Amino acid sequence: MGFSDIAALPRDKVTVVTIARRAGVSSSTVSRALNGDPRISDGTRARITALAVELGYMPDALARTLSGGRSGLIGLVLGPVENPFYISLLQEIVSQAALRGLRPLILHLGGGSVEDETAHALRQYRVDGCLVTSAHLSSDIADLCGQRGVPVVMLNRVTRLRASSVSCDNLEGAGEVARFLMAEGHRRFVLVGADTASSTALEREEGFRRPLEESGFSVTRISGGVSSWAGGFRAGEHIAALPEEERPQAVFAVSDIMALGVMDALRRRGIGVPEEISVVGFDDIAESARPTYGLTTMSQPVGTMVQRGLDLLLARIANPNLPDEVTLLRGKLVVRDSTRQRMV
Amino acid sequence: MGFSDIAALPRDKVTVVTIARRAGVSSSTVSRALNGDPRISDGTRARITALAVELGYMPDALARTLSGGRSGLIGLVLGPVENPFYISLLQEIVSQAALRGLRPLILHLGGGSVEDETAHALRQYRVDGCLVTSAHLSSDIADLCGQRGVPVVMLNRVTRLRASSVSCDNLEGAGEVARFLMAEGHRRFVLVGADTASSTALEREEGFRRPLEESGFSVTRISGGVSSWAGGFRAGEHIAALPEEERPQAVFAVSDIMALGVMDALRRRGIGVPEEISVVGFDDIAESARPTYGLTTMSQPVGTMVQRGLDLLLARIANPNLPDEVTLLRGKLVVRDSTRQRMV
DNA sequence: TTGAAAGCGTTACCAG
DNA sequence: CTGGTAACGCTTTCAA
Repeated sequence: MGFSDIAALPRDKVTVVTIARRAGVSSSTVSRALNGDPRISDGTRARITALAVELGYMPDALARTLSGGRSGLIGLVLGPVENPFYISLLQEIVSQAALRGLRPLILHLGGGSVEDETAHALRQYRVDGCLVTSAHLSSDIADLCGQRGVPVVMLNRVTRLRASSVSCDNLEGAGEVARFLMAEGHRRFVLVGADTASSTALEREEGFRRPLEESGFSVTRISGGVSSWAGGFRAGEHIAALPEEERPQAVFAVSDIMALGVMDALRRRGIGVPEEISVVGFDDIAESARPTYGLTTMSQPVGTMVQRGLDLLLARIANPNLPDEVTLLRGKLVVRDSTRQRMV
Repeated sequence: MGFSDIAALPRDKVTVVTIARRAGVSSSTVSRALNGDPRISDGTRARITALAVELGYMPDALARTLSGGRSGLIGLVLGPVENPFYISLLQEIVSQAALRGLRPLILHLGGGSVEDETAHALRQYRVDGCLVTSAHLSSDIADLCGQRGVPVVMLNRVTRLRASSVSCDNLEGAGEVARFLMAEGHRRFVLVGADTASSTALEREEGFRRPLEESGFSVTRISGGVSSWAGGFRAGEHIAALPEEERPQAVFAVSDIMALGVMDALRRRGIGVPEEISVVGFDDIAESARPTYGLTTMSQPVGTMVQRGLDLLLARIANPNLPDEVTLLRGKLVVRDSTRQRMV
């Protein structure tokens, strides 16, 4: 006994029975005491709690789940992570989920379509709920979850399917961008979109177009193909190749990552941003704030988005019968150096 | 019966007993049949399998774990995701893990230190093993896992602790960069590092320095503070501010993300890259390949890294007594446009 | 206020 | 080849 290295040895697993025996009570009592059941005497509870701490007891989440409880697991479906916006969403989700005692189980990540694997995991692990941040594969997942009675909340995506959602008010946000550009004296506009039509991108296009056309301006749409830096770059080259008289004074790209591509392409072709062309994005990813870009953009309230998303999810986990709810959050225009007032 | 929407209703959960009853056998038999136990007659197995498919049976991973099996969960500890390199690691991990039937449970993400939350999850969910891709918080995790007998594999990090690891041969890789630069005729070198000393960064510094000093060149070290674009940018501004005669011909940054910052800073100050100064990085993140950067860099074999990492992990999950193993992978020098041959 | 026992879904051991 | 039974660790009636 004098020389045993107790702490280092993997002692037998400490369970409710271990504690029960040492405390001279039943395992039910231990469970109740530890879970704050009000009908346990203060004395017993104190004794049990102390013992639990002393023995380093840690409840087994799996056993707990099996016996009818919640798993504490939330399934995560992440969109194309090449776009840093999804990474900031991920960061926020992970830290906020931890605060609420939830563990994110990655079900899917990236642009590809949802495979069987994902469906399996969803069922096998009894996730309490699902957070979906993808613009594309959301419908499949929603169906899957709907069938299993697993609540789903979409982030950065609205849907008509059985699911709640939290997203930025894309329509209004893009509209604000348009009005800002008009107010700054711009008269010729280009809208940079992508081919893969996500609801998010579509709304932003629509939101940007409307006020402009209502004011009698026409908007030229250019697609970069994919929604990425490369897509934006391609669109930018296209713009740079336009004859002088068709060249826009302002470009709005439906995502920051594309906007950065546009900026890079224009500057590479010797076109000054913002001197000759103003560029605006949407999202406010970290790169946009770099001094080399200084991109003017509609900033999404990522923190609040995730917070509201988890609120909705937890509420539906507690009560699966709550009706679906759609939350729209207002973005904030961040004016940096990629835009400039034009002489009228 | 004629009008019931069977598929949409959440039918009772299908378990082994459901199948057992319908097949007129015991649940043990069902379990064995479904798990490919060789002592089950072909007839029975066929019948059971068919039934399982028909009823849409899906084994419950939690129950399975509880009864002594593996959870199929691997804990994930991710480093500072602001660095895109960690994202590509994440992507690779998620897809390769899925292929092997493993689910990544996010334990921690980001630069911060490991909180209690992480430790809890580690124990509560019976993760089979842990993958750690962080340069900093690896020791804590390793300790934690060591105590619980959970195998750990470090990615992009070597360690003297109880854990196996897979990483790029940083020493050799950085050495190759140095030799390449000398061969291209560079004579004055700057090494850009960060204050937070990760083993990875340290090895790269050492690897870069050694061959240079052996050849009689001196290397000036500049720290950008943090290992990020901003850190690199600061270092770059520092370099740009150097008096003409002290200005280096080549700069090596210990990570691509820093190298990009350096490039941006230099160019912003009107210093041509590669015309006046060559810049080289390490990692080969996606951004480095953008035409606007074209960064010459030591490319890390991310795919192989993750593959070997999972190999090591699975082997140790199967047999916890295997000794720790350190795998070094050779990087590949990718020469792009940020470097140029100097006249001698 | 507490205890005994059943059950969650699976696998594993021991019989037959 | 197959069936019974115990066990995994916890929660939750039902009794006392």
